[in-house]
Amino acid sequence: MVTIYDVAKEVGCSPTTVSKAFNNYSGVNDATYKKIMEAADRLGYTPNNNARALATKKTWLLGVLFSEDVNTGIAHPHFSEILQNFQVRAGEHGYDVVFVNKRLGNREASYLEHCIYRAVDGVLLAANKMFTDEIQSVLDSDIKCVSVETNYSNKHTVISDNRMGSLQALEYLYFLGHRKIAHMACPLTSVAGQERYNAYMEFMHSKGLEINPKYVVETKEFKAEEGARAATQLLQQAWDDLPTAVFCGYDEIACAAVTTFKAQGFRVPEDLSVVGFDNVAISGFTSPALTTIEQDRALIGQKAADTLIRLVEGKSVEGPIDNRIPTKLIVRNSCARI
Amino acid sequence: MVTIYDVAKEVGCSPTTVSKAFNNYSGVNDATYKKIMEAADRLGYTPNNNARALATKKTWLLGVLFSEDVNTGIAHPHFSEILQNFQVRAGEHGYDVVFVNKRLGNREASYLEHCIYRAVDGVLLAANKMFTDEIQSVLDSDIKCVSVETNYSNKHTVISDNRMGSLQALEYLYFLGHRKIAHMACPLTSVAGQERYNAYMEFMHSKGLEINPKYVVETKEFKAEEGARAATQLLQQAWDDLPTAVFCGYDEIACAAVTTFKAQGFRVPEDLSVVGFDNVAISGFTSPALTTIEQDRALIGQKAADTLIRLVEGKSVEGPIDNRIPTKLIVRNSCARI
DNA sequence: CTGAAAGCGCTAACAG
DNA sequence: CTGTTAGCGCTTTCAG
Repeated sequence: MVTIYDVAKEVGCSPTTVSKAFNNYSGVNDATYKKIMEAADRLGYTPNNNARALATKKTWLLGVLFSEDVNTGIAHPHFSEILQNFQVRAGEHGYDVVFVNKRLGNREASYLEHCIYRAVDGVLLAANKMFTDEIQSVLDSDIKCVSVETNYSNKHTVISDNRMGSLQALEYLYFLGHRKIAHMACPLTSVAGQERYNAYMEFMHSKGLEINPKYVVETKEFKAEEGARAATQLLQQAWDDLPTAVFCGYDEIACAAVTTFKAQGFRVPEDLSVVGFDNVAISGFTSPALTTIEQDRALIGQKAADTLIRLVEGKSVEGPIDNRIPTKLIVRNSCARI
Repeated sequence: MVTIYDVAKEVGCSPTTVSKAFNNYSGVNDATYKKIMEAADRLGYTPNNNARALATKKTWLLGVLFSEDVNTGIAHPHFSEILQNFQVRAGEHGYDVVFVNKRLGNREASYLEHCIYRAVDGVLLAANKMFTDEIQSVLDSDIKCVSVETNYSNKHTVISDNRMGSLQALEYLYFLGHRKIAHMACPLTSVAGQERYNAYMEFMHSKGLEINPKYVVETKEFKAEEGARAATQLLQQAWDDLPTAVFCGYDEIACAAVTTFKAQGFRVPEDLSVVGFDNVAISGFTSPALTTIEQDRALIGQKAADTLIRLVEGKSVEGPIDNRIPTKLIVRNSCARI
């Protein structure tokens, strides 16, 4: 391993000067700066962040905390895309991204302990509400954090405007003439689930439409299988007075619902209109292509990174603490005029 | 920040003893061990890995290297699931996972420099063949690595058995009576693309079937849009003698192809059978549900972690260097007997 | 503009 | 079984 001392010796200066040069401090002669850089190059010197971190107490590391027990983690297309964008943006600011879990070497620990162990500068939270207890310790600590899934009091949050999105979907169905609108909800243990469900209720009320309890089914997990189950349940319980449209909490269950409906002999969208939420990559290529609500995952990931980094660096963060990212209706072929 | 010294003072022993206790070294009196642990608890002590890493030259950090310029990165359902499993398994061994990129603070750098900067113990490679040049420096270094996408000479690799999978798909189509089989290939810049394409050629030859060049189209990127384009192209160039089945390089383009075919008035599977590759979550819930080849992403991720960690810890790795994970045919509804 | 010295928190000999 | 000492690679006063 080549160190700052090797470079110093090569150049004939002190390690301090090399350090200063590498940190772009003012007060290093141009000529020596050049010599140092050349020598570093020749020797193949790369700074060691661990040593630097020890001295400065800054690791340039950001943790990401996913609750992995539910299907909402990295493998979920929504979060993987947010993570991707977060990670790239963080990199542009010089920060690296490490996964935070509940272990410390070979023993169980808390998320907070893990953060301390890695000395992360900040944490991105992408955990379901159900896991708030486990995360509480990091929320209570003075580690800076930003959340992209659940909103915690007094913590910065970057989440889609679920109310706006739901209303966009619902207004569109209404515009097409639908009045009997069902809702296949996300797990209501999630903020997304709750907010979309609430928006559905609000919408129905505001339009003076009857809320048929048989028109509302909740999925218990974030997986397509649950969509198939919920769709079947919906059909069963509302059999004598079927809805003409269903607003689904997210795309996977919308796709599964479409398939279930078709298997039951319904045509989509002629007999039943379906709208999803998320605009996941595949949703444009199902048959029929899914009408859905787009979430701006790139913006969410980037804004979360920007916000967290400002927090970490002690800069002021403009805008509200509960940051809502606008959604957009994507009209494709899964909804028809009644 | 509470350190080993604070704990030592509290207990009335030396820092060394605290260190030994925390590292589970033999030769610490049970009573003192207990006192140390209690004191640590009381004070809220958590070891600082940076300091430890500096002293031991071991970071317990594994890098993951994705080539992000193509659509094959974290956001791809295949890789995000591998990553998820890799990360969890690594955690069980006490390793954390950090993303490796081409930056160093605010300047461009090489992947190798980044690895040195973070002093990762090993690296998971998930980069497309096209990026081999950029990765070469880490391949040439003595950093341990395991690849899950491209195979590099003399490097451990954990990849699906693409030949087996392709043959499973093709044999199934053959069994259903199909003889005019087309291939919508992955980008041939990828190992997966090449191997599946080669298997297609091999299969056609082995069955004595004509290889109609019009039956082969290549997608240029890993995205569903390309599937729609390729499907259209296939239809156009083979219009006067259409295939009865198409073997697609991966699920997204298979879904897109199905949608394209249906839009052109073909019934799937009655007029055209389609088989995918990957068994991505959504593929069971499209209409028709997609017949496809399952890749065991959990196993790939876990085995990659296990292998990399054995390498890092200087243990022997049993089995071949080019590890091929068996695939499995998942029969659903997108293929019909001719 | 440059450098000497101390220290970040921890571990590794080596004595005791 | 326990402690002393030195040092990992870097940064930071503070003098020069």
